[in-house]
Amino acid sequence: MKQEKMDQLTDPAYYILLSVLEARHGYAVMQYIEDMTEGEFIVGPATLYTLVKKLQKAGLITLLDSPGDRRKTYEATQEGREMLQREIERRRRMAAHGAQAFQHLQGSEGNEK
Amino acid sequence: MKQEKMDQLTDPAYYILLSVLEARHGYAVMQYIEDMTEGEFIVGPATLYTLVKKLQKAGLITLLDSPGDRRKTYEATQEGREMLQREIERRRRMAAHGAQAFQHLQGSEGNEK
DNA sequence: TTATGATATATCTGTTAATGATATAGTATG
DNA sequence: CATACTATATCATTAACAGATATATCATAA
Repeated sequence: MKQEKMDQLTDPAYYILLSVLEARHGYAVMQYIEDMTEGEFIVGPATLYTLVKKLQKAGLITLLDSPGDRRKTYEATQEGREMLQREIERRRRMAAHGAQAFQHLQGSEGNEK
Repeated sequence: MKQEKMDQLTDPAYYILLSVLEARHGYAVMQYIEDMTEGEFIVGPATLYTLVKKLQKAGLITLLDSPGDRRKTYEATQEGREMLQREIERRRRMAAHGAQAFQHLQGSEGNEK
């Protein structure tokens, strides 16, 4: 029944998990992402609550108990933080692959003869 | 009828477009991606030929004519190269957002009082 | 010469992922 | 007491991905 294990993070999942490195509730996560990305990346409620549930099932975030508060506050687990470190590196590698391909291009263009 | 305009690139599309900065045919693209990413990222034929068609419709790649060759060779257009530059930057920003969030964490942990 | 494996392109289809729209209710303030 | 914002949640549609399969060519070694 449990849909355990996310082996890597999609962009929305990445930003949500990043947001709860410090404890935050769902609505605040949406605002935080919009702020941190200067409006470039927006996560709406459908995406947010769907993914929060999934991240929780995967053990990457945990629900903190906050009695007498209708808000649900989440925080990244140790496993979540490790996943994030890997995902940051993966995105760096992707960017590096791109830069590399362009470099290789400049190092060989118009070099006939 | 035309499904014009890709405003940003998914990871498979990004790697395919990168691969045809220098003219390459489809099968070679698959190999190139596996090589460049040291096996981390693999694009199979279903994904490849689907996306090649889409990238072409979006004007990001163009089919070169190579008479008497069953292979179809593609190359990124100017528009494609510009898209790639933006996509490299976007991935850098995503990685930077991640690093930033971790930094902010270290700059405030255990600082009650 | 033919069988084997690699090259090369292509589509069909099931599954997963993302998201707009909508719903509901609590809270603050003028 | 109405308006706007806060807050959580699901439904339903669309888009993306990718395994499986199909077909044909080419190189080469037995």
